Amino acid sequence: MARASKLIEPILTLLAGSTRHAWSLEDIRQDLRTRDLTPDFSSIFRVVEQLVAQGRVNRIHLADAPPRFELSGAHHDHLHCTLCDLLVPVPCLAPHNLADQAAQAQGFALHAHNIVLDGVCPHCQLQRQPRPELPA
Amino acid sequence: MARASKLIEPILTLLAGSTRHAWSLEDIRQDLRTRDLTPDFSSIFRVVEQLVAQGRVNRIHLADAPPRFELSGAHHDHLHCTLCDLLVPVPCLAPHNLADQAAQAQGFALHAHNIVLDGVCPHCQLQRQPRPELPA
DNA sequence: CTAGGTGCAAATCCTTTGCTCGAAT
DNA sequence: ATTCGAGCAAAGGATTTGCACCTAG
Repeated sequence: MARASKLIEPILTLLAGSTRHAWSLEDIRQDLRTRDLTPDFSSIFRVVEQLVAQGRVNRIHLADAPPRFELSGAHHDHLHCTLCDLLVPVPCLAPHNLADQAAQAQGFALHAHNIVLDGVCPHCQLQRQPRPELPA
Repeated sequence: MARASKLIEPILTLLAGSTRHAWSLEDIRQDLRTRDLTPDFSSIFRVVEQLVAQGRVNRIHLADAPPRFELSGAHHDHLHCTLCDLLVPVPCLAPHNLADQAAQAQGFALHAHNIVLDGVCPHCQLQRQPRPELPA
């Protein structure tokens, strides 16, 4: 049995935490630091890639921001604040019948969809400035 | 009156053409070449940025591929083939009531949404290999 | 004459990879 | 001894910016 990366468990724990909904690689790196883990960025990169490949973690693509990662689980979509990059999970937005119908009409085989709607979060609307960094 | 870029008209004409549904900057550059226009990449970049800022052109963010650009117009969503990067317009997938409801619940002010569903196009399903480049 | 469009080149950002060393089996 | 994981460093790719020039108004 091959050794597993020491980073797997801390990263999964991190993603399971509730402070942030989804984490960029940089977010992960900074949080691990608070636990005296200072792995190289490439190590985090490789571990997360592996988790994504195993389907244990989802990659969320954002407009104009590095991708975020979340634990795989019940499907949901996201709202993304384009000012502060806050990401909020919301119930599925595209009814499967609509999506399936569109895909079928074009002959597409769909992957799991992952919809991100861009907008401005309440905080940024009020402050006219980005929400301060969330504490890790 | 300031001079307008000479590239605006050819680019808009290009985007209005039907060969491709949406174009990357590189696609645009290559097509312009066939008309003996060899502008610098940065010039195309700046003109397209400008058109996007003016709302005349939409930027479509894709997973793992450079953004595509299309003329602004009637709203629609997209299917994206992750093998050959084909992009197909389909009718709106997220009913406004669902999206608005989710946004409202979170206090988000939504931009125009732009949903991309990733999948595999019919051609790539059959061939098990990416569709050859479309002619410009 | 002046504003601003253009090209060239370089900086930047983020992602990804090669390679070596060290630790666990 | 062998097999990876980890760290370091550097490549790569795409995007973005600074700057000087040139041309249309």
